[in-house]
Amino acid sequence: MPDASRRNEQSRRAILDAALGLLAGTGYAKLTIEAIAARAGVGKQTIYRWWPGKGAVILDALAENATAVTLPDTGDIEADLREVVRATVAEFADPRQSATTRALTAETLADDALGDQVRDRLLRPQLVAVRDRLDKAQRAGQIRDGADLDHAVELIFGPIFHRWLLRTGPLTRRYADGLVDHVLAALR
Amino acid sequence: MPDASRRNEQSRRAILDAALGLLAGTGYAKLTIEAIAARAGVGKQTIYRWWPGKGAVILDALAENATAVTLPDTGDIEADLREVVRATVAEFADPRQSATTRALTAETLADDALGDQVRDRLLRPQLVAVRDRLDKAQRAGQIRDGADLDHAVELIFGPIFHRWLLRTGPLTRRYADGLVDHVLAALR
Amino acid sequence: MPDASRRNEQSRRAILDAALGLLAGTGYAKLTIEAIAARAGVGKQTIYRWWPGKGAVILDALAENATAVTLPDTGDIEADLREVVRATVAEFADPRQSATTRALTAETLADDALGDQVRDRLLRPQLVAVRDRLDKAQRAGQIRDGADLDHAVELIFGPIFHRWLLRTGPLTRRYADGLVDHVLAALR
Amino acid sequence: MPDASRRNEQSRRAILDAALGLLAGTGYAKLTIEAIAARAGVGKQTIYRWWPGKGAVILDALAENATAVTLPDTGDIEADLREVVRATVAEFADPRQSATTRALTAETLADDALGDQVRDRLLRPQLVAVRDRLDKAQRAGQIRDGADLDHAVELIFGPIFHRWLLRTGPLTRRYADGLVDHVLAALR
DNA sequence: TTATAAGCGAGACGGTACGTCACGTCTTGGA
DNA sequence: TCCAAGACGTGACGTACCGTCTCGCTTATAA
Repeated sequence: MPDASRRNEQSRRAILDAALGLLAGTGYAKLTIEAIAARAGVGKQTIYRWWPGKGAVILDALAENATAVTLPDTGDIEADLREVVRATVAEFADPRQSATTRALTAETLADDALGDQVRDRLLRPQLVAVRDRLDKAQRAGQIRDGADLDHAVELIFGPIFHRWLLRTGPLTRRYADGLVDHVLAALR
Repeated sequence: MPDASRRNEQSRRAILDAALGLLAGTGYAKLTIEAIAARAGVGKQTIYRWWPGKGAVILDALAENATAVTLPDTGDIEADLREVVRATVAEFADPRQSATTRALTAETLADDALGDQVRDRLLRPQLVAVRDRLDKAQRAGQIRDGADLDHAVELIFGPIFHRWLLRTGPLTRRYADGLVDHVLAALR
Repeated sequence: MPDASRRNEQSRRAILDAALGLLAGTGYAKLTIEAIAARAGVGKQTIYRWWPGKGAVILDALAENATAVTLPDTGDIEADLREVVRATVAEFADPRQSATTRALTAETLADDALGDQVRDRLLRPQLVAVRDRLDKAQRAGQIRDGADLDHAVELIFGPIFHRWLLRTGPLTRRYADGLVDHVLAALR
Repeated sequence: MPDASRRNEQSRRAILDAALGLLAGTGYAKLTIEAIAARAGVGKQTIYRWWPGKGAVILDALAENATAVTLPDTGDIEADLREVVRATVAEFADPRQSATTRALTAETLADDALGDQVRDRLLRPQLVAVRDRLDKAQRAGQIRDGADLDHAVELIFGPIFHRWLLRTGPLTRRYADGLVDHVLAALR
């Protein structure tokens, strides 16, 4: 309904920055629409005009700052995979980053539309990048022909996600390496 | 502080039932302490006296109804695993059950103590049961000696959890079977 | 500040009509500047450019439609007074007209400038007309010389206004006649 | 709906005091429910629980402090009437008191239930007191038998109210005396 | 066998945030 | 330059729940 062409870019940035600031600073608990509006020096209505809720604001804030995904490609799928899995595990292990991601994940569980957005805008690009790398490896004969690569990607990230979200075990480099071993055992 | 021996069992049941009823009926949105108290015909204080928050109430309600875990054991690890994975996938695919579990999972993301409880009381028994079955298979030589069985369990449930929670794909019997194939490829 | 010579007459009419329409239709509650602008198909600024507030708009709208005051003059002050008092009482008794007048009166209580306008443009002409008729009667010897005619006019309209605004009693023809009797008793 | 027996008297007083304080201090403009709640150190809901709106709060605050009405009774109706009319006119002429009364009156114009309350609890006692005094005078032969005393009371207060509310003239002692003269001329 | 203390239902309380409404100002693009 | 359209900062609205509290009323030990 609102006319996006007349949108105030300054306010948009201020809101996104305020959201990130509160997220990093005082944590997810302080993340109310009112607090964002106050910190951004903006009317609440200006937030409600453009976003359906706080989850959507955070998503936009994170998506705005999300860097393009680049995967290593040395030709050696094991080495490349090991690097990306180690990095992913380290990222989830970082308390700062983890807190934000947990909060956003919680939000997606209560709001399907938001969940779709998070999946498609934040998550999917990562998964696709890995899938493409695996595809190349498969064509190079490093992965057996029968392997379903979509399953393979989930075989990698699923356990990490599971362990991180449910805290069933430590997220260490050793864990990352063990995971890679199992996954490659399944794919070769 | 409160004297558990004088606790009113009728109220306890009414609260748990009300929580389950609201969860199933009107959904997680209606799940406020006030709503539970009203539906149970109970004072709010009676809830706060015995539980720290609504997450704990739901947990108790679910734990009360949780059935003991029993795994098939035909001696054929592939067949047994296929059955348990199929059942798990089907359970997550069921919208009714899924909604409740999603809501509870969301709650655990905001409350670490609750998360620990959920993991230890609801989740761990399931994982341990599978781990024990895998252990037996390993001792029977159906699984290679080097395989880390804790990793193996996560290799099974991680992808399902990932796909279910992030809705990255359908939860079908075909998916379950493909997953088992990959996992067994990693373990044999 | 604005250049009145370039004013759009169509918009002016549309605004005034919209104000009257909303007043009559959905009542005073719906009488916001935004609603008037929307109904008139006019930008809010066009209203703020030419009027200081909604009270002024209503005033203009009513003043536009106000009919010239004409008093009967049969030579018999009692008969003439009875007619005008009956008419006034009937007017105040009419729910439709009453609602609008009440709303406008409420507005004047919060805005002195508007109150002055209402008094001078809507009310005064009526009072002066009666005063003039009384003056003629006084010169004709139908009213005693000592009587202060300004007081006399208020002696007539004050009680009606009081009864109407505070709803202390019914506004009937019988009441009108009783009032005339008392007033004439004071003036003869 | 709320159970009045459990009402917190301290909060009730604090709210009423806050309302009066804001009314006297910063004026009617600052008289929002939020401001009252803040000044009283009370939750907004506690106001909404017991009053339908700010008009009702003010009414209660004023009614609480309203002193019992006592009229002079020297036996001389003219002297007594002159005193009460002078006092009434002086009261209306006082800017402080006038502002509050105007604001409350405005409120009653938009809320019939409130209007009824104001009339019955604040206004009526005053009018009845005067009416009773007139009644005594009528029985003493100081007022003619035919005079309708309800009309007579309105004949006194109507013009004052009219002049005060519409600001058609000054509210002076001279005006009060002139009014008394006219009214007595009508009643004798 | 009573008193006395706990749990209990009910719900008032001080708060916080919600999402909405209208205010009056400001900006944009078309006539 | 005026206009329609409507985004903006502001601030109050009335509502929903939070978690704490106080009130009488059972109900079940313990003097």
